[in-house]
Amino acid sequence: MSLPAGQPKFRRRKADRPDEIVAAAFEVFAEKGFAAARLDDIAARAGVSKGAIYLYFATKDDIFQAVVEQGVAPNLHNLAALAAANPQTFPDLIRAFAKLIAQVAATTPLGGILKMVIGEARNFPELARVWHDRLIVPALGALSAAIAAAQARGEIRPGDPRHYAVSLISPMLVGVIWRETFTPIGAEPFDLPALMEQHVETLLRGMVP
Amino acid sequence: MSLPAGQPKFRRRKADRPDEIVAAAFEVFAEKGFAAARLDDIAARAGVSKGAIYLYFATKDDIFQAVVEQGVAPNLHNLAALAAANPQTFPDLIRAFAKLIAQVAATTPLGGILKMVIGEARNFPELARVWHDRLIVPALGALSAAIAAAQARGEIRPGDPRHYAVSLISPMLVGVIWRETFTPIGAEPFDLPALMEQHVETLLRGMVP
DNA sequence: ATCTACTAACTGACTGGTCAGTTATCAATA
DNA sequence: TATTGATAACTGACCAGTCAGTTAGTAGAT
Repeated sequence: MSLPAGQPKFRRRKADRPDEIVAAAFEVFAEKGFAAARLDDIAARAGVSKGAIYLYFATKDDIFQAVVEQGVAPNLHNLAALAAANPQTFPDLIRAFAKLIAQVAATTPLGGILKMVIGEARNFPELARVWHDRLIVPALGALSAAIAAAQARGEIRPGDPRHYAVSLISPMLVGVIWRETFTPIGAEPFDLPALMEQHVETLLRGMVP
Repeated sequence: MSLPAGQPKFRRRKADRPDEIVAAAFEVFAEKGFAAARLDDIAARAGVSKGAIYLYFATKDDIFQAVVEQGVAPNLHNLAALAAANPQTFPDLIRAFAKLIAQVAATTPLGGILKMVIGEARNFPELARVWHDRLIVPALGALSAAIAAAQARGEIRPGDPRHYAVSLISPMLVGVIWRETFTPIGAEPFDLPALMEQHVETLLRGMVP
């Protein structure tokens, strides 16, 4: 019995497999965390057998690494795009920055990856370092530098630029984490763009002399 | 050989064991995450055998639950203390609130527990709900109500009170998460009290009419 | 065009190790 | 000496990683 008669039981698609596996792995890791994620689940979601995964990745750790690193890349691109934008007034620069972050948070799975990095930083310090060195420090550094420059021009009151930068972006991060953590259990969600707009406008009012 | 001769090889201390086990479990969970934490490690750190744990807790899940719930209780106490404080001007209330949070973050292992809740919310929705219902919603609600009242008195500009509340506390949360996630891998730490003070003063400037 | 020989992508049953939870037994206290 | 807190050896389930075998696709011969 059970001769499929027609559909082959698998297709050879060497080129597409890695991305599909990483995509499936992201979902499962984001849902269960690293340790509780089963390779059989990842395989099933990727429409492939567990053995096939090992044709493309050596260990479970390697898959996790690929997931996190692919989560960094597009954000780096966005950051570069912002840096290339023509410099308007400082408040407009900040508004553009906030809008970009809100867009990234809405479009990409940044929240899920952030959650994973937070949760597994002790077990995978190299991954936390990748995120820290390649994404967070550049972003925070660029923002701090812009603030410091505005202070030098007298547009912004004195104060630690790095602290100002954290003040600016924190609600976005908290909002994203909230979405990943508490919204699934029925908590009232936040309107992230609205939250961010009110926050930026209020903080800017407090930052100008 | 190896007759202990003198010290007994264990002592019966029924009353103290549960707290010691919970304390040890907190450390291991905070370090490794729930799934990667081994009961043998928890037992060893509590100075007890694995079997002894099962005299006081039925399952690993129960231990985790005890850890998270014990992390909520002292904060509830702090919150109540603040609510009982005599109401000064709104900015002073906010400053007191910020100072309390900073103190809690410095004194208690709130950061480690927060990390655990974020990481395991999907696997333990009941725990996320405990935190949400018993700690976050009351705290956020009280702060929002204070802001709304100040708005009604004309001391604060219009705007969503809940969003203002998130704006106020977010840098603290981000700072705590930063301390748990990136400081251990060598990232530059934040001076949390200084960050929070600058943030609150700046935001307050932007919130008053 | 059709067949055939070959490659390699893919499968799925299996293994070895790990670890949550159990139990037979011991030893400290009342 | 009866009770019970505590131990340590044990069990069974689970799962990352392996590998012998299967099948899709392909190139070369007819």
